[in-house]
Amino acid sequence: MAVDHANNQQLTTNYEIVNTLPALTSWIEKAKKAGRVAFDTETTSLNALQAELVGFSLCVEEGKACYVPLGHKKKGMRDEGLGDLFVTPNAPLPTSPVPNQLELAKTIALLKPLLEDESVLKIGQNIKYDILVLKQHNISISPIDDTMLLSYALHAGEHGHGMDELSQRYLGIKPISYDEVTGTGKNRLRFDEVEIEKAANYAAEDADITMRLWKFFKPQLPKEKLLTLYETIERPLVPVLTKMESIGIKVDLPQLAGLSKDFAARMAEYEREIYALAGREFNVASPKQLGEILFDEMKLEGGKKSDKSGAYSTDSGVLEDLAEQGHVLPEKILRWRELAKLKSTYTDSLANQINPKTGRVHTNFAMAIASTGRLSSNEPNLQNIPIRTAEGKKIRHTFVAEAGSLLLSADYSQIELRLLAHVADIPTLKNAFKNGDDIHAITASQMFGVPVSEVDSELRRRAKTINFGIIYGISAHGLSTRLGIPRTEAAQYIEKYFAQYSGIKSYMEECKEFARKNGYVETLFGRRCHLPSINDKNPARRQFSERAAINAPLQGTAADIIKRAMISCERKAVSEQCKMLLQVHDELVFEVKENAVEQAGKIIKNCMENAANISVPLTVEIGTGKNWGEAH
DNA sequence: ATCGCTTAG
DNA sequence: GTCCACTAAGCGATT
Repeated sequence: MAVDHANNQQLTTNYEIVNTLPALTSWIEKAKKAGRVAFDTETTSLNALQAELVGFSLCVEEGKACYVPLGHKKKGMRDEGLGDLFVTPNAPLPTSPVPNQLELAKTIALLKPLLEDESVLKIGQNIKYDILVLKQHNISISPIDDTMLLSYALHAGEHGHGMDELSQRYLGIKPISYDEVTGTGKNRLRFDEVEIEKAANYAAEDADITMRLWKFFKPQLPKEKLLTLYETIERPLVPVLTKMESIGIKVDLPQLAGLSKDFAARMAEYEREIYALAGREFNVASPKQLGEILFDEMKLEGGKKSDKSGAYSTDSGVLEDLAEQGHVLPEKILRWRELAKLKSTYTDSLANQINPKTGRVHTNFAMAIASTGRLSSNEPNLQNIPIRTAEGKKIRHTFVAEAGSLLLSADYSQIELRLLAHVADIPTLKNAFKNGDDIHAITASQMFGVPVSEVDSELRRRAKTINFGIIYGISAHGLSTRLGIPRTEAAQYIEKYFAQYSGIKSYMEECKEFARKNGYVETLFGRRCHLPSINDKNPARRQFSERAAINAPLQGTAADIIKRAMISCERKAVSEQCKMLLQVHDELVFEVKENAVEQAGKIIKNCMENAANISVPLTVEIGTGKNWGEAH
């Protein structure tokens, strides 16, 4: 039973195990009558697409909840997946070794009409997970509310949005922990091996807490003017993402395996060369050992120990400087590291994450992690697939379309700089975007006082770095390291930029002032990003928040815009012929039947370019190909 | 569990 | 004297 620490007493709760169909029917009737129900699934995996349903809980009013066990097994009765192949043909199968559980098919038949009833609100905590689990049983849950997303709308940047944290913070209830139920370490039980009584207390409490959190958060949204953000962006995005995640993207396994083998062989060759140059064998993957070799044993210059750990830094910047001085070892290390990264994080790992049922990889898009409103992607992360180097591009080429289809990539051009031009109201920048000019060349021309026709690649590169710096809440020191120039010179550039584009300085000051006064900044669509350290007495922490205060409205508005575009693409572009697969912050990836590509491209471009109505045009570039590398 | 490093936008 | 550009995820080494 949960302990209410705020009141230092046990909660008044009434949790019931439901194991008859009439009892379940009675709970469903209560939910229908109330018009809302908090709902939670219990499964065998945190990964929704690998999860098997074990049971579910319902809560109609605070303190009263039930758990419906479906798939609990005795320990040692795990279905190992290959088990069926080795079972004697006529032997009884261990379908439901623990008694007093409802039959899955009959239960689903009762539950489905409730979860699909448009007049009953289904409330979940991270309900995208439950939607994916029940999609396997042909249930599509609607309408929905999600307490994690309510918290995210209200408190992004302030704290996390997991149920335990929210419960303790806002309800003063410390819920039964998952570890407490399953145990930890090598003896950890799978949820279907947990005793029903124990599982029921845990699961029913989760549904109860979800209902309590909903009652606490939901009325706050209109008061805080966040209901529109939630109702028009966050909530409608949930079914869009569940669809993308369950479709997944095809990866060419033989090609990936070939790359792994190639990288392994080349790494081994580098290792031989590296040991010869170092004069001994060591662990190339250990920055600590590498630093000692380079700076203690070989006595190379420029070794700087960080004051925190006392170790030498050996990052790519340091190694590149050494390589430029003509040292061969740092160059070899850089090449080895590139391959090691690609092999461990991409070729080996992705191959293991191909779902055997679909032959595709299915990411999870996390909706409540990034403080700015962006999505993040995990297990696997498909938002950081390499593109910048030749070796890395080979990995992007293993993401392919099904035979008869093409991948279509649609990405916003310079969206954050366009948003800066709009929100800071900079006429020169706005005109450049309206005319379709080369924005970095225009900046270079204005900054360095030369005609656009005379801007060479070096000046353009500097202007590009400065433009990016501005979006990130520039500091003189940061710019000086990026451009490899003295700090004083970097400071002059920034001054020049502010003089040239007078609106920028005041925009930045307004962002910081708004943050200091309110504790958060806002996007064009009203999303808030909280900055708890904006008034910190520690200058480092405070300045960090000040830079975030400048960046978050731009990054966050871009996130709002692409989320709006995804929702409109789902309505206008997506079909059996055109499937939305991925979002990578300013890019959407679709898989489109070859004969539908041209039409789909037009609709997608239109949806994306019209996702916001601002004083500069938003432009979208479309590319297609048999693989993601070609489509880019 | 945290650090150091690298991948992406 | 201090920050050492914003937002993420993940790997292997180290503690």
